[in-house]
Amino acid sequence: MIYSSELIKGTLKTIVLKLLADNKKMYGYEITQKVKELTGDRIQITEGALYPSLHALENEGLLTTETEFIGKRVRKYYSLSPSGKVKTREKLNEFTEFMNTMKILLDIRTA
Amino acid sequence: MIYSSELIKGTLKTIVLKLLADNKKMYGYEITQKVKELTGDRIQITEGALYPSLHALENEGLLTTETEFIGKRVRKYYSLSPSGKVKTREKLNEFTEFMNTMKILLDIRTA
DNA sequence: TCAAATACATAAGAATATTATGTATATTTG
DNA sequence: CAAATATACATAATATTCTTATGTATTTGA
Repeated sequence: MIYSSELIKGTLKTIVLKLLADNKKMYGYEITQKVKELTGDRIQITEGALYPSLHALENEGLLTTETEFIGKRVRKYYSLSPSGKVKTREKLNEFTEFMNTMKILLDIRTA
Repeated sequence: MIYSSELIKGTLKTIVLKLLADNKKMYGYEITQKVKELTGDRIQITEGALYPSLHALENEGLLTTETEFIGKRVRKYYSLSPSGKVKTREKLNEFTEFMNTMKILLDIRTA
Protein backbone atom coordinates (compact mmCIF):
# COMPACT_ATOMS: atom_id res chain seq x y z
CA MET A 1 0.00 0.00 0.00
CA ILE A 2 1.19 3.45 -0.92
CA TYR A 3 -0.34 6.13 1.21
CA SER A 4 -2.47 8.80 -0.36
CA SER A 5 -0.21 11.76 -0.86
CA GLU A 6 -2.16 14.15 1.31
CA LEU A 7 -0.99 12.35 4.44
CA ILE A 8 2.65 12.54 3.53
CA LYS A 9 2.19 16.21 2.77
CA GLY A 10 3.82 18.20 5.50
CA THR A 11 6.05 15.39 6.74
CA LEU A 12 8.69 15.46 4.02
CA LYS A 13 11.02 17.96 5.67
CA THR A 14 10.79 16.11 8.96
CA ILE A 15 11.72 12.86 7.23
CA VAL A 16 14.68 14.42 5.44
CA LEU A 17 16.01 16.07 8.58
CA LYS A 18 15.72 12.87 10.60
CA LEU A 19 17.57 10.82 7.98
CA LEU A 20 20.37 13.37 7.88
CA ALA A 21 20.56 13.31 11.67
CA ASP A 22 21.11 9.56 11.53
CA ASN A 23 23.42 9.45 8.52
CA LYS A 24 25.68 12.51 8.66
CA LYS A 25 25.55 13.10 4.92
CA MET A 26 23.27 11.90 2.16
CA TYR A 27 22.47 12.82 -1.43
CA GLY A 28 19.02 13.24 -2.90
CA TYR A 29 18.63 10.00 -4.75
CA GLU A 30 19.99 8.13 -1.74
CA ILE A 31 17.27 9.68 0.43
CA THR A 32 14.50 8.48 -1.88
CA GLN A 33 15.91 4.94 -1.81
CA LYS A 34 16.44 4.92 1.94
CA VAL A 35 12.84 5.96 2.57
CA LYS A 36 11.57 3.28 0.23
CA GLU A 37 13.72 0.70 1.99
CA LEU A 38 12.86 1.75 5.56
CA THR A 39 9.13 1.85 4.85
CA GLY A 40 8.94 -1.31 2.76
CA ASP A 41 7.94 0.70 -0.30
CA ARG A 42 5.06 2.26 1.61
CA ILE A 43 6.36 5.79 1.28
CA GLN A 44 7.82 6.89 -2.03
CA ILE A 45 9.36 10.31 -2.20
CA THR A 46 9.13 11.80 -5.65
CA GLU A 47 12.03 13.78 -7.03
CA GLY A 48 9.74 16.67 -7.89
CA ALA A 49 8.98 17.00 -4.20
CA LEU A 50 12.41 16.19 -2.79
CA TYR A 51 14.75 18.44 -4.71
CA PRO A 52 12.81 21.67 -4.19
CA SER A 53 12.46 20.71 -0.53
CA LEU A 54 16.21 20.19 -0.17
CA HIS A 55 16.86 23.54 -1.83
CA ALA A 56 14.44 25.22 0.54
CA LEU A 57 16.08 23.66 3.60
CA GLU A 58 19.45 24.80 2.31
CA ASN A 59 18.16 28.34 1.76
CA GLU A 60 16.83 28.34 5.31
CA GLY A 61 20.34 27.58 6.48
CA LEU A 62 19.44 24.18 7.88
CA LEU A 63 21.54 22.17 5.45
CA THR A 64 25.01 22.51 3.99
CA THR A 65 26.17 20.89 0.77
CA GLU A 66 29.26 19.45 -0.79
CA THR A 67 29.51 18.27 -4.36
CA GLU A 68 31.31 15.11 -5.33
CA PHE A 69 32.00 13.54 -8.71
CA ILE A 70 31.41 9.87 -9.25
CA GLY A 71 33.05 9.38 -12.61
CA LYS A 72 31.48 12.13 -14.67
CA ARG A 73 28.25 12.22 -12.70
CA VAL A 74 27.68 14.83 -10.03
CA ARG A 75 26.47 13.93 -6.58
CA LYS A 76 25.34 16.57 -4.11
CA TYR A 77 25.68 15.63 -0.47
CA TYR A 78 23.60 17.33 2.19
CA SER A 79 24.43 17.60 5.90
CA LEU A 80 22.74 19.22 8.87
CA SER A 81 24.04 22.62 9.94
CA PRO A 82 24.03 23.44 13.67
CA SER A 83 20.67 25.19 13.31
CA GLY A 84 19.51 22.22 11.27
CA LYS A 85 20.21 19.94 14.23
CA VAL A 86 18.12 22.14 16.49
CA LYS A 87 15.35 22.27 13.93
CA THR A 88 15.38 18.49 13.59
CA ARG A 89 14.74 18.05 17.30
CA GLU A 90 11.91 20.59 17.18
CA LYS A 91 10.30 18.96 14.17
CA LEU A 92 10.49 15.49 15.70
CA ASN A 93 9.00 16.71 18.98
CA GLU A 94 6.21 18.45 17.14
CA PHE A 95 5.44 15.42 15.04
CA THR A 96 5.43 13.13 18.08
CA GLU A 97 2.98 15.39 19.89
CA PHE A 98 0.86 15.64 16.78
CA MET A 99 0.68 11.87 16.53
CA ASN A 100 -0.34 11.55 20.16
CA THR A 101 -3.03 14.17 19.70
CA MET A 102 -4.34 12.46 16.59
CA LYS A 103 -4.35 9.11 18.37
CA ILE A 104 -6.69 10.52 20.99
CA LEU A 105 -8.80 12.41 18.50
CA LEU A 106 -9.26 9.45 16.19
CA ASP A 107 -9.24 6.85 18.97
CA ILE A 108 -6.44 4.86 17.37
CA ARG A 109 -4.31 2.08 18.76
CA THR A 110 -0.78 1.97 17.35
CA ALA A 111 1.22 -1.19 16.98
CA MET B 1 1.17 24.39 21.36
CA ILE B 2 -0.66 24.69 18.09
CA TYR B 3 0.77 22.45 15.43
CA SER B 4 2.24 23.94 12.31
CA SER B 5 -0.45 23.79 9.70
CA GLU B 6 1.42 21.57 7.30
CA LEU B 7 0.96 18.58 9.60
CA ILE B 8 -2.77 18.99 9.88
CA LYS B 9 -2.96 19.34 6.13
CA GLY B 10 -4.36 16.14 4.74
CA THR B 11 -5.96 14.94 7.97
CA LEU B 12 -8.98 17.24 8.01
CA LYS B 13 -11.36 14.98 6.12
CA THR B 14 -10.35 12.02 8.27
CA ILE B 15 -11.06 14.02 11.42
CA VAL B 16 -14.46 15.17 10.16
CA LEU B 17 -15.50 11.67 9.11
CA LYS B 18 -14.43 10.16 12.42
CA LEU B 19 -16.36 12.75 14.43
CA LEU B 20 -19.48 12.11 12.38
CA ALA B 21 -19.06 8.37 12.89
CA ASP B 22 -19.09 8.95 16.64
CA ASN B 23 -21.80 11.59 16.78
CA LYS B 24 -24.42 10.71 14.17
CA LYS B 25 -24.96 14.32 13.11
CA MET B 26 -23.02 17.53 13.65
CA TYR B 27 -22.94 21.02 12.21
CA GLY B 28 -19.85 22.89 11.07
CA TYR B 29 -19.31 25.19 13.98
CA GLU B 30 -19.88 22.29 16.37
CA ILE B 31 -17.10 20.34 14.66
CA THR B 32 -14.60 23.16 15.14
CA GLN B 33 -15.47 23.37 18.85
CA LYS B 34 -15.38 19.61 19.36
CA VAL B 35 -11.92 19.35 17.85
CA LYS B 36 -10.66 22.20 20.03
CA GLU B 37 -12.12 20.51 23.09
CA LEU B 38 -10.88 17.00 22.31
CA THR B 39 -7.36 18.20 21.55
CA GLY B 40 -7.04 20.70 24.39
CA ASP B 41 -6.82 23.57 21.91
CA ARG B 42 -3.94 21.89 20.13
CA ILE B 43 -5.75 21.56 16.83
CA GLN B 44 -7.86 24.45 15.62
CA ILE B 45 -9.88 23.95 12.48
CA THR B 46 -10.43 27.16 10.60
CA GLU B 47 -13.76 27.85 8.98
CA GLY B 48 -12.09 28.62 5.66
CA ALA B 49 -10.81 25.06 5.62
CA LEU B 50 -13.80 23.30 7.13
CA TYR B 51 -16.73 24.56 5.08
CA PRO B 52 -15.20 23.89 1.66
CA SER B 53 -14.15 20.48 2.94
CA LEU B 54 -17.68 19.67 4.12
CA HIS B 55 -19.06 20.76 0.75
CA ALA B 56 -16.55 18.55 -1.02
CA LEU B 57 -17.44 15.53 1.12
CA GLU B 58 -21.10 16.16 0.39
CA ASN B 59 -20.44 16.41 -3.34
CA GLU B 60 -18.57 13.12 -3.18
CA GLY B 61 -21.71 11.57 -1.73
CA LEU B 62 -20.10 10.78 1.62
CA LEU B 63 -22.26 13.14 3.66
CA THR B 64 -25.94 14.03 3.72
CA THR B 65 -27.35 17.25 5.13
CA GLU B 66 -30.43 18.55 6.87
CA THR B 67 -31.06 22.18 7.68
CA GLU B 68 -32.52 23.30 10.96
CA PHE B 69 -33.52 26.71 12.27
CA ILE B 70 -32.50 27.78 15.74
CA GLY B 71 -34.60 30.88 16.11
CA LYS B 72 -33.79 32.78 12.96
CA ARG B 73 -30.34 31.30 12.55
CA VAL B 74 -29.71 28.45 10.16
CA ARG B 75 -27.83 25.35 11.20
CA LYS B 76 -26.71 22.75 8.70
CA TYR B 77 -26.33 19.25 10.08
CA TYR B 78 -24.10 16.71 8.38
CA SER B 79 -24.37 12.92 8.65
CA LEU B 80 -22.49 10.00 7.12
CA SER B 81 -24.08 8.33 4.12
CA PRO B 82 -23.57 4.57 3.72
CA SER B 83 -20.60 5.15 1.43
CA GLY B 84 -19.38 7.72 3.95
CA LYS B 85 -19.25 5.02 6.62
CA VAL B 86 -17.18 2.80 4.37
CA LYS B 87 -14.88 5.68 3.52
CA THR B 88 -14.43 6.51 7.19
CA ARG B 89 -13.17 3.02 7.95
CA GLU B 90 -10.79 3.18 5.00
CA LYS B 91 -9.44 6.58 6.02
CA LEU B 92 -8.90 5.51 9.61
CA ASN B 93 -7.10 2.34 8.55
CA GLU B 94 -4.92 4.29 6.20
CA PHE B 95 -4.05 6.85 8.82
CA THR B 96 -3.26 4.18 11.39
CA GLU B 97 -0.90 2.44 9.00
CA PHE B 98 0.66 5.72 8.06
CA MET B 99 1.33 6.50 11.73
CA ASN B 100 2.94 3.12 12.28
CA THR B 101 5.14 3.59 9.25
CA MET B 102 6.17 7.07 10.38
CA LYS B 103 6.92 5.75 13.87
CA ILE B 104 9.42 3.32 12.43
CA LEU B 105 10.85 5.80 9.96
CA LEU B 106 11.32 8.54 12.54
CA ASP B 107 12.10 6.16 15.40
CA ILE B 108 9.40 7.60 17.59
CA ARG B 109 7.89 6.32 20.81
CA THR B 110 4.25 7.24 21.31
CA ALA B 111 2.66 7.73 24.70
C1' DT C 1 23.07 -3.04 -26.98
C1' DC C 2 19.61 -1.21 -24.87
C1' DA C 3 16.58 -0.96 -20.93
C1' DA C 4 16.79 0.24 -16.33
C1' DA C 5 18.97 2.58 -12.80
C1' DT C 6 21.42 6.54 -11.14
C1' DA C 7 21.42 11.58 -10.44
C1' DC C 8 20.39 16.07 -10.91
C1' DA C 9 16.75 19.87 -11.98
C1' DT C 10 12.57 22.70 -13.13
C1' DA C 11 7.75 23.83 -14.76
C1' DA C 12 2.75 23.23 -15.06
C1' DG C 13 -1.00 21.92 -12.58
C1' DA C 14 -3.75 20.04 -8.55
C1' DA C 15 -5.01 19.90 -3.87
C1' DT C 16 -5.60 21.84 0.40
C1' DA C 17 -4.82 24.94 3.64
C1' DT C 18 -4.53 30.17 5.66
C1' DT C 19 -6.08 34.72 5.94
C1' DA C 20 -9.34 38.04 5.00
C1' DT C 21 -13.79 39.39 4.29
C1' DG C 22 -18.81 39.31 4.36
C1' DT C 23 -23.45 38.63 6.43
C1' DA C 24 -26.47 37.94 10.19
C1' DT C 25 -28.34 36.44 14.78
C1' DA C 26 -27.80 35.47 19.75
C1' DT C 27 -25.79 35.94 24.19
C1' DT C 28 -23.13 37.80 27.82
C1' DT C 29 -21.14 41.40 30.47
C1' DG C 30 -19.89 45.86 32.18
C1' DC D 1 -28.98 48.51 27.60
C1' DA D 2 -25.04 49.01 24.63
C1' DA D 3 -21.24 46.85 23.07
C1' DA D 4 -18.37 43.02 22.83
C1' DT D 5 -18.23 38.28 22.11
C1' DA D 6 -19.99 34.03 20.44
C1' DT D 7 -22.62 31.50 17.13
C1' DA D 8 -23.18 30.13 12.25
C1' DC D 9 -22.92 30.15 7.63
C1' DA D 10 -20.07 31.25 3.23
C1' DT D 11 -16.58 32.61 -0.35
C1' DA D 12 -12.33 34.78 -2.51
C1' DA D 13 -7.45 35.74 -2.75
C1' DT D 14 -3.31 33.88 -1.65
C1' DA D 15 0.23 30.53 0.02
C1' DT D 16 2.17 26.14 0.42
C1' DT D 17 3.31 21.78 -0.93
C1' DC D 18 2.72 18.19 -3.43
C1' DT D 19 2.13 15.22 -8.24
C1' DT D 20 3.01 14.66 -12.87
C1' DA D 21 5.56 15.69 -16.73
C1' DT D 22 9.59 16.91 -18.85
C1' DG D 23 14.50 17.54 -19.56
C1' DT D 24 19.47 16.24 -19.47
C1' DA D 25 23.15 13.08 -18.87
C1' DT D 26 25.89 8.99 -17.09
C1' DT D 27 26.33 4.24 -15.58
C1' DT D 28 25.13 -0.55 -14.97
C1' DG D 29 23.38 -5.03 -15.92
C1' DA D 30 20.97 -8.67 -18.58
